Amino acid sequence: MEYQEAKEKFISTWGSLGSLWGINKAMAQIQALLFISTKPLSMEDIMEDLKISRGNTSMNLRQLMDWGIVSKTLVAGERKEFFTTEKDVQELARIIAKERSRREIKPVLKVLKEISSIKDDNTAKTKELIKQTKALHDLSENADTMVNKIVNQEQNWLTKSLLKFLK
Amino acid sequence: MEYQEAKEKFISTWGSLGSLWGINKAMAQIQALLFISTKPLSMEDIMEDLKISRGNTSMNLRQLMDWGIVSKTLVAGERKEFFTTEKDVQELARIIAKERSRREIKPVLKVLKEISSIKDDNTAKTKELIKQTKALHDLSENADTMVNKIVNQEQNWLTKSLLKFLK
DNA sequence: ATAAACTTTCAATAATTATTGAAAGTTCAG
DNA sequence: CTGAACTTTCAATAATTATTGAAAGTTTAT
Repeated sequence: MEYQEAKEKFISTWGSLGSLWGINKAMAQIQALLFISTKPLSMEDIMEDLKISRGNTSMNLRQLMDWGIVSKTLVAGERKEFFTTEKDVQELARIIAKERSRREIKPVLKVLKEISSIKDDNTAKTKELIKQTKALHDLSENADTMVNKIVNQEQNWLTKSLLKFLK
Repeated sequence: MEYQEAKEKFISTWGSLGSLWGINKAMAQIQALLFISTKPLSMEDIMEDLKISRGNTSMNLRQLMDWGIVSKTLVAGERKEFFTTEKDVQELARIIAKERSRREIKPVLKVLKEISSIKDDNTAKTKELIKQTKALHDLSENADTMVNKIVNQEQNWLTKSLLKFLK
């Protein structure tokens, strides 16, 4: 497999995986392209490489910046803007976990808590609703906490030994 | 908040959350409905409650069964089929983690491994591609392993103490 | 074997989501 | 201040994904 083929395969695989971490295809592909690039890329570069429109590129770059995954870089002597992505996978994981927690998990936890706090009228169905939403709330909260803590370990000695221990 | 309102809120919240764990809205809503039901439900029951068509109900129930989350139950003296979902959240988490790993993560790991194994031609860009895909592969593999191991702890003493430790 | 009761399939359609591209907006060098 | 270089916005359109409903299929009771 040659470089170009490998590169395309990576971008398309990562792109289709976007849904797994909650972003769209173009967004994931732009990130993938930046992730394996050896230098900052301009909007022009990205449009050409991925064959997507200017508007699409602009909107998705903005979203990636909102996530905190991509940033603008100044390139000496150039008028236009250049972009780079976070290159450290550990840091990338940290950002993604934190953002997904904030955007998706926390709001759901809030709703689950509300629901599991409705007045118990002692009917079987109300009892079941309370019991099950509570269980879901607690599980989700624990999962969220664990993921964030693990991903936040500065040194990943804990992660490493945990992994060894759990194997 | 009354039962009916709470129930609807739960179903719609869980439904819109479907994307988070990789299934569609109707599928997630059916699962949610079964999850808080005190008894097995028929296709008719589900269609009526969620106001979705017969075909949609049938297809999504089948998918839920493929995932191993929903099963058919026989109700004495009834001709039609009834359905129930796994009620234990721990077990639910186990099934979901395992299925997502199998369907989505494992295939991506395979591709990442292939790509990170291309011949190193000593150009900077090839070196970067190899380095970054390798880093991504290793991180993803570790995350996948950890999630599965944690979720599989029969007794969750480990999870509990881990949580306490990490807090 | 028949027919009623039920489920599945799938082509058509609807709903949702992503993408384009041109116009409007911004920035900056001269 | 002007205009070239660049970016953003957004209505129109395309692509994708979900849903319907009726016909075909299956099962079961008699």
